[in-house]
Amino acid sequence: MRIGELAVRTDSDVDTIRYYEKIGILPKAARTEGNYRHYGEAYVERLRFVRHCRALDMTLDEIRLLLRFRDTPEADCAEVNALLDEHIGHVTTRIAALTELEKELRGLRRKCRRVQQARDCGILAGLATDSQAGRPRKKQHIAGTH
Amino acid sequence: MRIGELAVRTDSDVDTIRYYEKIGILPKAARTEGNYRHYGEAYVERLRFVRHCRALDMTLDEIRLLLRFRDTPEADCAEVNALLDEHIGHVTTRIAALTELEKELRGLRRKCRRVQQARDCGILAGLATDSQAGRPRKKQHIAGTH
DNA sequence: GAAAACCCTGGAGCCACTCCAGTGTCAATG
DNA sequence: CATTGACACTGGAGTGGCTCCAGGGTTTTC
Repeated sequence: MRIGELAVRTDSDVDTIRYYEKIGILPKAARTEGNYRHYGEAYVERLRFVRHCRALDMTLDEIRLLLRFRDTPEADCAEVNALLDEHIGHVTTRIAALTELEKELRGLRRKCRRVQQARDCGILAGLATDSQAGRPRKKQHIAGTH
Repeated sequence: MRIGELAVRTDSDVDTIRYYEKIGILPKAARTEGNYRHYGEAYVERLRFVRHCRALDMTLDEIRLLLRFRDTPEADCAEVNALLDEHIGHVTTRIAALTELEKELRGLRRKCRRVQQARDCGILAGLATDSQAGRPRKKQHIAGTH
């Protein structure tokens, strides 16, 4: 099949597929005479694996490692378990941070219940004060809210 | 004060401060004879406001809007309230998505309790199957876990 | 007066895509 | 057989919010 069909079948974007190939997440595709990429079922499986991992919010580097294990079935999978444990830890941490954040935002929101002049808006005032709550000091592994 | 002291006092990085100036979040700083930026207390306040908003995971565009309100005290603050409500909504949504994700990851982790050959690893097998759970179809406003 | 600490600019790099312009290929019509 | 339209190709730029760097200049301290 060609890249468009592959994209549909794996719920990906054609640009994403080409990108994965370029950075070596996926092997170089075979080409037709007219220089179109064409793919077989094994490729579909591999791409689905990748997309599933991405849906679980793993980085491409993590996925690269998992793919190596997939490709060497005689290796032992302790590292796979470790990777997943670490990843779960990141997610858990991020949930806690966001929950804290949500609490602070709701507190802030309560400071301005009615429409008034910005001069007197409790929210703007709240944002100007030096609250330290939920202040992530270092770059967090699990990203922000945008 | 110079940029280094400002950075310490606002818990920012000097590069970040220069970056904010460049993209117009902060006004152009005054310069000394030797071409060093120098700042007064109002600038400290403004930067603290920005850092506080960032700690609350707002985008720089959102912050730009809030700064405009800060600068026009006679305007009414309905938009500030709306911005915050929307932001809270994003955070709440993201928490729900991550919680779902965590559940799926823990389920996946249970599939491989002991170290074995990758061939038989339940995690790799689980990642290869076409589970749809937690599949974010569209770009999420609140970002991922990395 | 020399060394260390600080500051300057412009530009590249990060992640994981996403979008684009300009061009080429191919299957189905007129 | 020519045209149209859908699809594909490449290389490069853009996203957000920084972060880091090279190669220089300035200021402070000993």
